[in-house]
Amino acid sequence: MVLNQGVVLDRVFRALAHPARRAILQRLSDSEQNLTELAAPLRMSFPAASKHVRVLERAKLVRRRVVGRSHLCRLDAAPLKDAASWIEAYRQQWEGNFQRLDAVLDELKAQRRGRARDDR
Amino acid sequence: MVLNQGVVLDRVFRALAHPARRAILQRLSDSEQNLTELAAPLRMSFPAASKHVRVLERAKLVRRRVVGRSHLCRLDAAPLKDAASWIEAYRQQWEGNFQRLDAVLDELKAQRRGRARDDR
DNA sequence: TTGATTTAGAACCATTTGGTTTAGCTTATC
DNA sequence: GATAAGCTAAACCAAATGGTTCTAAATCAA
Repeated sequence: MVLNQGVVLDRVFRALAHPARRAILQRLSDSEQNLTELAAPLRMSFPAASKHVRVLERAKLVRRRVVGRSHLCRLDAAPLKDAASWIEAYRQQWEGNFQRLDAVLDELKAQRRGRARDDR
Repeated sequence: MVLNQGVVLDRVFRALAHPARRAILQRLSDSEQNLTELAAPLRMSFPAASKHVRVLERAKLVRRRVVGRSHLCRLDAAPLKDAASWIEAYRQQWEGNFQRLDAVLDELKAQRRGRARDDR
């Protein structure tokens, strides 16, 4: 059982709530990169970028392996699964499937009316 | 094209990053409720709960309609679609489809080697 | 009209966030 | 050994978050 599932979701959603961190994740989906490479395009100081990576690490979205003086980061997308399933519960609502379901039910009712008429 | 798409994602992910706000969304997926009803189970003061609803409104996840002294809130799941599609880009990675793809490619290579041997 | 209900808003507070600069520690290179 | 590269840590700051309490306004009900 997952008692602190909520905390995980807190961390993941929080991590995703900053454009710099989403950018980092996107770049890591291509390849492993070290901090300098990650920080380079981020219009902020190196320590600031380093902190963002740390936030992603705490959310378990990034793993780090130290090779010499280089800290290589790689994506771990697993926690995104939890976030996705949470959101997924609302898919029907934004896709308007309820209306579509209504249409299907109307169709079924129409068919039953048709059969009833034929059976007469 | 959506220039401030990022800001929308910021707001949505930020809104989802607090358990109280996720709880509010879940309760609203059942039925429209006013602030008192929403605040009741939230182990915090009414103003605090009210602020959380306001955050959800700014993220366009909740709409409010005032009826007398009652502020009725209803879910608008549409912005969740953007969040879901952003996350969706990583589904392959957490589902390990790359490994599976690797296996498929290995299989193909093996077949080609087989054919090359037969052609000899 | 009086009084209770529902909500907003302001003031306040502690903590977190997101950024900076500076300093220092390893590790590689010359 | 000197110097550069890659990174952490600390100190600092402004602004945002998440909570509180108190006050006040609007609406409903007796």
